[in-house]
Amino acid sequence: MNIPNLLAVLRNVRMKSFDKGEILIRVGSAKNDVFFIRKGLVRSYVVEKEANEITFQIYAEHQVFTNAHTVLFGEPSKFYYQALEHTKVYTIEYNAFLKLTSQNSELLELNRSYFGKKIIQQAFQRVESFVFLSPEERYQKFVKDNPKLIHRVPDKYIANVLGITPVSLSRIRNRISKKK
Amino acid sequence: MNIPNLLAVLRNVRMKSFDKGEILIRVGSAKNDVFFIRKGLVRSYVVEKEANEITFQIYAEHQVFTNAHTVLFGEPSKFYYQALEHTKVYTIEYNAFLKLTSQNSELLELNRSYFGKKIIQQAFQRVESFVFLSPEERYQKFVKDNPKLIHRVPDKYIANVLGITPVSLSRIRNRISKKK
DNA sequence: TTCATTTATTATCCTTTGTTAACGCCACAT
DNA sequence: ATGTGGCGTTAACAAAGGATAATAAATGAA
Repeated sequence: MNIPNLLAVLRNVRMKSFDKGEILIRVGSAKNDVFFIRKGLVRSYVVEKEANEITFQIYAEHQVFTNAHTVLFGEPSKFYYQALEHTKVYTIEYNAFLKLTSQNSELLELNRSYFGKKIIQQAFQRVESFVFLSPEERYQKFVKDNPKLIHRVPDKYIANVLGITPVSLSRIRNRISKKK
Repeated sequence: MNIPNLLAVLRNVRMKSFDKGEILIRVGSAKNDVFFIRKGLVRSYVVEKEANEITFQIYAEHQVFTNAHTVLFGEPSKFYYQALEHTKVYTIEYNAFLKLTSQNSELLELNRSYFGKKIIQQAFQRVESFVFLSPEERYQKFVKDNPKLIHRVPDKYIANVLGITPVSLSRIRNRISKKK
């Protein structure tokens, strides 16, 4: 990437910090922001009736995430995005990002190959895990794919991500430890 | 879209027909083909040990599908893609499609907004259905979203897509009909 | 049409999960 | 240090799902 283009990108990038528990994106927000996590941990979640939260996904260092409902569907966010630890991000408005990338073939490739594909891949492989694996196998895969996360993320969030209850996750862990 | 560009696209598009049961893409294939279904029905599936098949997804008229493992991950296909009815498709090699779209801003937008987003949307919403819904609710949503498909697709395939067994799907249907 | 094969339903049994609640533990704030 | 609230585990029960097999229904081929 040449220097002028790099600068053009950087002018549009903001660095932000969030304390543990702070909300990055609220339900109803229509901001097209794209985030890259430099440090920390973020979860997306919905609030069901009466303060019952369900975590949809967890994002860690060097991962890209975005307000999916807005960027993908053009709708207000149905999720909250919350920092689980003190978290530092780079953020850029998606349309600014698109504009820049469409003016530059290298960036275009980056956009298409990195940003786009990463998000598709994650979703696609996650669907595969639901169709082909049992909850127990899904947990084993999660541990294998995210060995460091399990010590940083409360189990109840991981259970939600796997599509099961925290109680069931606890039993699965128990079962696995007995098998060895 | 202007005429020269349209012609350039059309030169790369092939029309193909497949009989019921015929395979469009085999496991191991590394073809970057993108398909648009004009008529008919296609399913993707894996073969587990000893001729046990699990259907991953079903595609109907006017839907776009592709050899996801190859186009997204650069790997050989893990799925078979099979016509469930006599099926007519338009097909184009993905790199030819990319080349064309990158030379034309309208097509580029089409590619990004239609092809890419449709696939992301499908996967994303499917993950949501696994995280937030029970198997029974997932089935209800499937019926609502695909009212015509349930009469054309064998239940055993739908069960797989929902991440449950055919026996369980039958019980769910029974339960629902009793509730009314 | 008839026969053979596939598919859907139902039954049985066993395992897993959901729900609710109790208990102990840990982190955190006071 | 001492509560306090939140979290993970465990228990008990009910509901649902998986596996297998038998039967009924539907499909397709001859």
